[in-house]
Amino acid sequence: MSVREQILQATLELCAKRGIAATSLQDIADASECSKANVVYHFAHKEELLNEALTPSLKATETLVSSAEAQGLGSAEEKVVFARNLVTLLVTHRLATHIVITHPFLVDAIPALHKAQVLMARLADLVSRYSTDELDRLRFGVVISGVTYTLVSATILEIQSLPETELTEMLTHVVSSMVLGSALPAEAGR
Amino acid sequence: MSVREQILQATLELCAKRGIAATSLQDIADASECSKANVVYHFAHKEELLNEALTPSLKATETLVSSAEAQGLGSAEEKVVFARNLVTLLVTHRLATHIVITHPFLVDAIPALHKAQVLMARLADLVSRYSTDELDRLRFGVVISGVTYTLVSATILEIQSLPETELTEMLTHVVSSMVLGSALPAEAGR
DNA sequence: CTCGAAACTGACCATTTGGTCAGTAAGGTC
DNA sequence: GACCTTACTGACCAAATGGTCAGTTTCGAG
Repeated sequence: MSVREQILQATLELCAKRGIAATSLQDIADASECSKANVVYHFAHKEELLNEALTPSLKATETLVSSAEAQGLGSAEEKVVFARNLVTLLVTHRLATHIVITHPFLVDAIPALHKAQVLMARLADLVSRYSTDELDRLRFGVVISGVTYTLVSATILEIQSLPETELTEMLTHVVSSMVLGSALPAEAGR
Repeated sequence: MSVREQILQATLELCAKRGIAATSLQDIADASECSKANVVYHFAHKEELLNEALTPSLKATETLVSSAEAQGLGSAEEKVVFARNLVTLLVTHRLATHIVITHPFLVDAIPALHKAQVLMARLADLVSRYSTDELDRLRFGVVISGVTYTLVSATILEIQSLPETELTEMLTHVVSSMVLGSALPAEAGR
């Protein structure tokens, strides 16, 4: 892993664990086994560092949302596939997810966080398009943020007792049954 | 309102809006229209200030959880009442709630945040007691954190288009139907 | 080997911030 | 009026932090 990649990885890990404000460039430098000046050499500003670190996750999310917007969530099949993809995305990019949901107040300072917020809005819009019921939309918001938060708390705070694949499977089931109105076969949630 | 109370209120508002780390004692002093030294006079440390500011919300939560633990959630009636009380609590103390859920990394530094985390665990334990199904427990975690997050985002980010009482009513309905397995009468969600 | 660009570093700096301190204003009691 | 406690303030300080800079090392191309 290049130094650059080490810095980005350390940024994700440290900021997820301690919060952005509490993570200094020196901390990141130590974790990356290089000098603080070198961190600044690769990423001129802390804000830029955060942007770069979050970009891969944002791109992946953008892809998922765009694809779902284009294809639609008409059939039960599509809904289930979407739910699984979404949960898988959140699991895969849990560090970035954690950073995003715990830093709503930095959206103005860090463009990547603003982008993430816009993506969430598009996601909400997408799913709520399939229901005119205000209550359904609210339900969507609750479940998506809930899954995100649960997942992130479980993995970061290491409360998790389940293997990752199983957690993904169960959360997929929860999303499917609660939001999209189409339950998976029973054994899929086990 | 006494200066002391003004300081506590300003602390809640500013820390919810900008985050704890980004809220300086000077900011709080300005909002309270007194000197920074006076803030420190009333609350020796920033940590202590936050503890005091969060205490009322924690006490209210403690009361709700204890009472539910003692009384149980056996009947459908009890479940619905509990759901409504919980949502009302979150709405009433939304500033404190927002601070708590956006600062998981400060649990070690600020005792009040640690207490809040313990209370959440008791809450999860309480509800999951009424189900042996792992999926149900997960569902609870998702819905509670989801309601909390949704509520907080809506009020803080001012996305809310609904009056507060209506939002409370709808969220109560969501919690009841999703977690506790007992839906309210249909018109209660309107 | 030479040279130039990129990677990297230690020393340094300006700013911010939590917190201290010595002293002042206000009000209640004797 | 003398005295004490509580509320309050401006000036000050040490530590931490983001970022600059001048200079050194590394290394591949010619």
